[in-house]
Amino acid sequence: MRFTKNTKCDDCLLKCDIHEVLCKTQGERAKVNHLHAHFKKHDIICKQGTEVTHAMFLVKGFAKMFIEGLNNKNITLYLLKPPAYIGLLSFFDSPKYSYSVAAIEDCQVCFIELDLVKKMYVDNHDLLLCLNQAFGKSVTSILSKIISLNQKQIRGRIAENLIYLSKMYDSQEFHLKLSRKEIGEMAAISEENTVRLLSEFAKESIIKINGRDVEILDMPLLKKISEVG
Amino acid sequence: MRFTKNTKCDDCLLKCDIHEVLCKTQGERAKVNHLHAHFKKHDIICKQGTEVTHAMFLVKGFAKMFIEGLNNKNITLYLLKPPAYIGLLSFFDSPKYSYSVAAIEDCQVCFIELDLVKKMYVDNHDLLLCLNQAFGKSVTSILSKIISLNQKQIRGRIAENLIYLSKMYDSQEFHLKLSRKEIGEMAAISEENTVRLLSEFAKESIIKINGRDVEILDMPLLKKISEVG
DNA sequence: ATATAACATTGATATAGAACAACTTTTTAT
DNA sequence: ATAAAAAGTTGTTCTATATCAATGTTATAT
Repeated sequence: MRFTKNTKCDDCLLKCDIHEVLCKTQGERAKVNHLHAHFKKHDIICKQGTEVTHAMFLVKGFAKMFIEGLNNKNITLYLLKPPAYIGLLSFFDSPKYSYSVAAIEDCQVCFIELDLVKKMYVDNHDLLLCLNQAFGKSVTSILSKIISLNQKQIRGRIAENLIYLSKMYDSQEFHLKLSRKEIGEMAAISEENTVRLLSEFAKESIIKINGRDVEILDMPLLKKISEVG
Repeated sequence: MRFTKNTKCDDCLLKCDIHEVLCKTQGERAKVNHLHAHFKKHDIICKQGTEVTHAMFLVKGFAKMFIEGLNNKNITLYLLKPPAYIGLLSFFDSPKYSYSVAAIEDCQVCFIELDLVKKMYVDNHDLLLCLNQAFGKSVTSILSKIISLNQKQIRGRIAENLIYLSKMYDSQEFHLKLSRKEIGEMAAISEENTVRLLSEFAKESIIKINGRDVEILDMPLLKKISEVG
């Protein structure tokens, strides 16, 4: 990770909720410089167990949000793409992150002092409500993930995650930014079975797969598989 | 479920954060009557998929928070005992509950108009922060549950839940308010294996079990089992 | 250009835990 | 008091999936 520059919001690629509030409520004072950091592929953006010191906002690149389990086995809960709050779930509760976020390609992240954010939402609940809403959505998605992980079998789980990826990339054709092992971690499946299932789906002409390039050929069937289990 | 009475906060068994805020910010106006409802054992307090219309506060009794999965299989995420917000996780996000809460013994619940709460936290973020903090704690506990369900085996999961129950009841000896099946749902284990494991633990003198009365005899060992898997 | 490491693939094996079945005990209702 | 339903128990079978092992392929670094 390398801190690249202090950036004025005006110059930033992406305007976040926080920027908007800063403008409204603080006028000229809004022109604070925020720290921007650049993360390379595979870099850890925030680490389970470490202190929460900043609010972070994903400005560019894809990242994965995962929990580190036993025996170095991780479970990825969801992917993040801009605009997204990073570390939102640990924002209000604890001084420590209860999960980790890692870059799956080069990422740019805006760091905002936690104290500043806290001051801000004292003056402005629209912001707080915004954060809360994003928070709530995360939770809803996690709950449905729990069911999926526990009650669907691996075929259904892989199908589900392929659909998820397709939605993320907003296309039937996409390049996996993730290794087979990482795909497996999204569905809590071993690397080997992940490979097997992807080939299986390809053989059945449900998807076309070439290295990390995927094309979904039969979305309705994929949906059916994901629903049945 | 039966609505028993409109209750003045002054008369209520338990003063919640909301009451406190009402007093501080609204003085006499605080003496709103809140609807109190009485739920019997096994009654659903809030139901996954239905609309969120009130903030609810558990005043008396134990309840379980669970998600309804496929084939009528539920997973219980945690138990609730007073004082506790019910339905907190769906509070900010969605109009619909993304999980259910059911009484595991007779419960008394205070219903507060959602609009009133919303008005309140516009005037008072201490309240909002309070809610957020409780929210955050839930999430942290859920994340660790995901790991447990996926990466520990049933022996470890049952051990973990026995420890959890002991903490809930704040004693090494307690009466399960839950059936074997329901205990199983806390750990995502079949009813049969739940029975088997409990007997096994009893045979090994880790616990003493008589019907639904449990005594933990060897807590250190139980902890070890829960950590190993 | 070559070595080394990371990633991907395929087959064989082992096992944790669900599902089934049959039966007993306890609780609830009439 | 009796029937019916719910809850608890135990043994057996079956299968989904991890794990192991061996090998191929693609990147990365020197």
